[in-house]
Amino acid sequence: MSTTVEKLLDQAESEIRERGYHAVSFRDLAASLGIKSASVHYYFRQKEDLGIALVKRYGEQFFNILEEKAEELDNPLQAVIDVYRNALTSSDRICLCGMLGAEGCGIPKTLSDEVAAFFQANIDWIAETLPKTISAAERKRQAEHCIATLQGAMMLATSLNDHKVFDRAAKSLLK
Amino acid sequence: MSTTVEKLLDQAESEIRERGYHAVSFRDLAASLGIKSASVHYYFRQKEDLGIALVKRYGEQFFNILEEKAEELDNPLQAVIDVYRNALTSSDRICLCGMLGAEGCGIPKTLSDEVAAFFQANIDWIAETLPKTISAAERKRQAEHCIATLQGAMMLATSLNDHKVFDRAAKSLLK
DNA sequence: GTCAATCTATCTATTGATAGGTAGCGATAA
DNA sequence: TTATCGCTACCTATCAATAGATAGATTGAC
Repeated sequence: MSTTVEKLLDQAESEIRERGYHAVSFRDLAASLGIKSASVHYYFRQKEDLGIALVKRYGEQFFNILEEKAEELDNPLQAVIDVYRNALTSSDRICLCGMLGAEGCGIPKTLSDEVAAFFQANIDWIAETLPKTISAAERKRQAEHCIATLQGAMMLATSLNDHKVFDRAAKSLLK
Repeated sequence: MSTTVEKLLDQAESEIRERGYHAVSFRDLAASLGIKSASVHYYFRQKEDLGIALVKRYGEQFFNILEEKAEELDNPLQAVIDVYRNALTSSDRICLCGMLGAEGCGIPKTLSDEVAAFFQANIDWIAETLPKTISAAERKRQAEHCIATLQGAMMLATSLNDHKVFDRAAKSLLK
């Protein structure tokens, strides 16, 4: 049985990934758990605090799963694609950071900084796994291309309501 | 001198591309033009109507500029990249449809349908310009990859606050 | 008795939306 | 010529709903 905080984070992540930061309210979240909005404020003083906790947890889970997958597959790039693909298909939602990244300066600065850190870590992780025969600048470029494509593909696939769009767009990355 | 409706559309596009649909209010827009929110409702009965007018205008302008650029450059793919690049760098904002596409089912259905139509037209345009020696399915796939990458690259570049991220990510598309 | 976890109740601000009024202009009929 | 009609482009005033947030009471386990 998960705790109230965990349920709160799960629900918030789900709703924000579905509709965006501003379309989700403490009352929504509370109602989904059968509690009152004041109780949400007990765990997260401000909405901003909830957002930051959310992105931090998301990043940790993401990299844990990624490391696991990379070891299992022995193909880092395929691992990244698989993790993104699973994030999309298991929930029919885009990446939490993809949503918050799009909302840009519509969300608190501390939150968008956290989102940017996620992307940077993601890029660095990929760049690090590419063959060292490639220059550092080129590895960085390829990593940026990879993340851009995967994030864009999630958005495109949900907008067009077809997961196959993601699969097809991601396929190019393996060439 | 532009009319009030045009100023309204310009302001709304700018603000929505910056912060998202839900973070923009009729009062914001009205205040920016020095009028009252009731006057915005005079031109657009509901917020949804404004959104739809916005996406339609955006799409028309986008394809007009794209056709022009394609003729000028004689390289359709480069033209697409240039138009996206200009959309990003001239305003430091992501694509209107990129933002609304991310917000997914947080926006009215009629609006997200319009956004999806923009993406589909975009994909079809690119697929049409690729060499006919490539199969239709493969052309479609490459077109989807292209849009996904460009949309993702805009988001990534604004999140990381560095336009060069867009340029580097987009560079792979020309190979 | 203490403390975590919840509640009730309430505040202020903002939202999308509506009803109804008004100023100014061009067309038109007396 | 002038009165007035109708229209556009705004306005004031207001609504109900919802937002984030806070103060302070209650409950129950240890």
